[in-house]
Amino acid sequence: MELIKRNTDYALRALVHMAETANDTIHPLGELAAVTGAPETFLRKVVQKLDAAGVVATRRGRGGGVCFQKDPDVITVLEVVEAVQGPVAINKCFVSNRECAGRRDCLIRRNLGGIQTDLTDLLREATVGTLARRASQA
Amino acid sequence: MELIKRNTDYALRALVHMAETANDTIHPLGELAAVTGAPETFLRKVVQKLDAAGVVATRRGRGGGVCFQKDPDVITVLEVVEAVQGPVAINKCFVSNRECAGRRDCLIRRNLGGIQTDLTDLLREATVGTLARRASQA
DNA sequence: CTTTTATAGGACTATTTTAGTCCTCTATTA
DNA sequence: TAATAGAGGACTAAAATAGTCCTATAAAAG
Ligand code: FES
Ligand code: FES
Repeated sequence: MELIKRNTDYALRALVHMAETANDTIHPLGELAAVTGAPETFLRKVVQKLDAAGVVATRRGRGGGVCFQKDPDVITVLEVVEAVQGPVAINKCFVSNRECAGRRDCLIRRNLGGIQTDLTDLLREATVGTLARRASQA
Repeated sequence: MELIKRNTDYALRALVHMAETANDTIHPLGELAAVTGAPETFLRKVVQKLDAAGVVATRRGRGGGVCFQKDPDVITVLEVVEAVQGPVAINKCFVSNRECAGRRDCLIRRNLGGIQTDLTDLLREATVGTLARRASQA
């Protein structure tokens, strides 16, 4: 089981790269694809999700590209993961609880739910800004 | 992203059920399948993995079935997850680090590795025994 | 010693998720 | 109005997950 899928990996790489320049710099997808190693068409989908989530803004046309819509210091890793991969859940039931039908006594819901909270808290502690600063040190 | 897949879910349900009786009770697969809601043939595969991991022991033939090989209080949720699903990792690289080739500066490895440790620690804190005791309370 | 009961284990299939491609459309600006 | 850059949907490929099936083997009862 991998917590971070390829699309989130690409997203984090792109965001950290962006955080290493001035926040209002516009980065065309081609540049982000090159630096992240992601196929450009695939990265575009990822960026669209970050856009929909309000993490980045995009501009079309000549001189267009991607820039931050928020300060990288307030963009949490959780936010990025959820934007590109969808919800982080302990099991299917914590995504849509219709799955629980007929199992109201389920031990997962009753006993492991707390782990979900602890996990999301962990992912909320790291921000793109802190990652970028640590990444730029030797 | 779901932390706990169906096979682990079945495993935990079966183990908690087993923990509610004396530790040396032998439970045939049919019984475990009925109580967990898992298809018997599928649950057999899960049990085989728990057996290989030393969590349960199995006996063939008449009167055979599954019983604990360790005290439920020392069986951690992490152990169960790893036995049936395989390793818990932050991304592919933390499963086999051959994936990192050419990306020695990767921000995931450098900055998010700690989250992996924190997550496995969380899963190590809960044991089958504690789950069973909590599950049997109203 | 053979029938019955129960797991072992491998090959196979189906379904879902993840990853990636492609094509047409629209916005921007030189 | 041509060139550039993202939007967005339909499509395909690959991998992981979930489940089935069939033959073999072990244990105990008769
Ligand atoms: S059946 Fe829904 S949490 Fe277990
Ligand atoms: S390339 Fe291996 S941890 Fe990122």
